[in-house]
Amino acid sequence: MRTAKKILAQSILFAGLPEADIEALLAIAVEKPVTPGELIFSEGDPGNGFYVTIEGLIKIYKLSTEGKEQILHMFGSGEPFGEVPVFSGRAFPATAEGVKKGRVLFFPRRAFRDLIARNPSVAMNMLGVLSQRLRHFTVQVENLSLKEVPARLAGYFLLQAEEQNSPERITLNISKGHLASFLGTIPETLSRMLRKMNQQGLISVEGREIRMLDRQGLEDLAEFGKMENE
Amino acid sequence: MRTAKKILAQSILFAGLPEADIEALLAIAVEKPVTPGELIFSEGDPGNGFYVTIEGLIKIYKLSTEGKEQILHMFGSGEPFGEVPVFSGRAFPATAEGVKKGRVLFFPRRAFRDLIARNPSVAMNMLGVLSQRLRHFTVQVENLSLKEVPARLAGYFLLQAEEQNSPERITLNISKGHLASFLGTIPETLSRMLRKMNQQGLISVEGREIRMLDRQGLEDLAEFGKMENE
DNA sequence: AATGAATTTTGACATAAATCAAGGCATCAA
DNA sequence: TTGATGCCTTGATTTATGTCAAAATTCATT
Repeated sequence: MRTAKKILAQSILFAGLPEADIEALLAIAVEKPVTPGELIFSEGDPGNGFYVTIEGLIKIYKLSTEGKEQILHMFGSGEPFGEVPVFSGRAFPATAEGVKKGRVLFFPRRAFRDLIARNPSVAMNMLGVLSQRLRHFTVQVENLSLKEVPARLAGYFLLQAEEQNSPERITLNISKGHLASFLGTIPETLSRMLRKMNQQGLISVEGREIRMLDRQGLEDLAEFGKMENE
Repeated sequence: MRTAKKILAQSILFAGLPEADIEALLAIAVEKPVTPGELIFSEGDPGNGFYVTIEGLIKIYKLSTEGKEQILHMFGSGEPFGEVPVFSGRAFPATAEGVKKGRVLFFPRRAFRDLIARNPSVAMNMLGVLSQRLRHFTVQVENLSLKEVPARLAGYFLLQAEEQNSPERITLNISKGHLASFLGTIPETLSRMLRKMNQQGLISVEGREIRMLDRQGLEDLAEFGKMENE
């Protein structure tokens, strides 16, 4: 079943809630289709509610004044986003935009805060979600500040391999341009690094298919960040 | 009054709690002195509780394999830290170390989760704290990825000016080395940038005293990140 | 005041990655 | 088949910032 109800019931945020509560949630939520390139909210918007992705893919990002994009998160089915203003009382700190066609549920701030006040387990789940997100950011800051692009890329591949449960072959679920933006670099640099890792026998690349030829080498690269020359 | 009780009662996390609850909190908390350079916890430690700074200054940081340090936060009086493992169920994602002599309160995980389950307003406060922290990280990622060192530095000065409520003169409350680490750079680079901003009449520097001579120039620098040459 | 340790500054140099500019290669509609 | 559009790659060059080494300054302690 691909219904919103089923997805909510299995989401990190609402897992374990009695069905009646899920129904109540659905009653206060508004479903909204999302198309690629469509803005869901923009940095600085007031933010009177948050979202849960039902299907499709959403990117959360920041733009520099010169137009460079840094992706903070990519969210797929079942994942909540845009919760920060609900609890901080301040505007959205980043922008959300559709990447793959799908739909999202919008939960108005007020109704959701009421639910939390009544339902400690939802509060606890939300604390878990935010904590998880803080962990993600510590890694992202570490990557940007302490690692070079090849190390970040190797780390990304290893993480994907785990998530996709496939130790020697992964499929990128985003474009290389988006991957560059997520890793804090630009497509040109990413392209060069892929070629270099290819030449050194660490990976082979065919479109979005990445074959991981030397796991140990990738792990070393992810940790120490140094590649052989040429 | 500089007591732990007074500080807790005014902290973001426990503000508004009835005195009885504060007493209960103090009953489950353990006070611990902290000296400069002392490790409070290390990345990877299990984390069976979190802390609130009573006095002194704590840095939260990551180290690269080559030994470069990236500071994620600096926490002073009344600020909680190390909460992530309490809610994510995973280890500390970073390391905490004393910077200035002081003391902290340790709250065991279990007791605190019980408190939250019974006390929705504490849960809400904690959600606010974590959201605030997520906002901080979005800025840090933006800085590291989309801005250059001079822009980050100018932004830091402007922020400090606001926090210190002093539009044209600020006092650094951390060493320049720590400031470099917080901004994601190294002391040498920071020193050069300070000199450059000095030469251009944006600021004047005397030890830890920074005089802000050209606010508009600093704001432009923080936003666009370009300095005149020489 | 004097010694030693830590912090900060300076200079010369190396380098990762961005920028600029162009070209290749798909995919899709007409 | 043709053109158009978006995405990716490649090459030449620039640039911001890191590295290494040393000097200068500040700070703490005897």
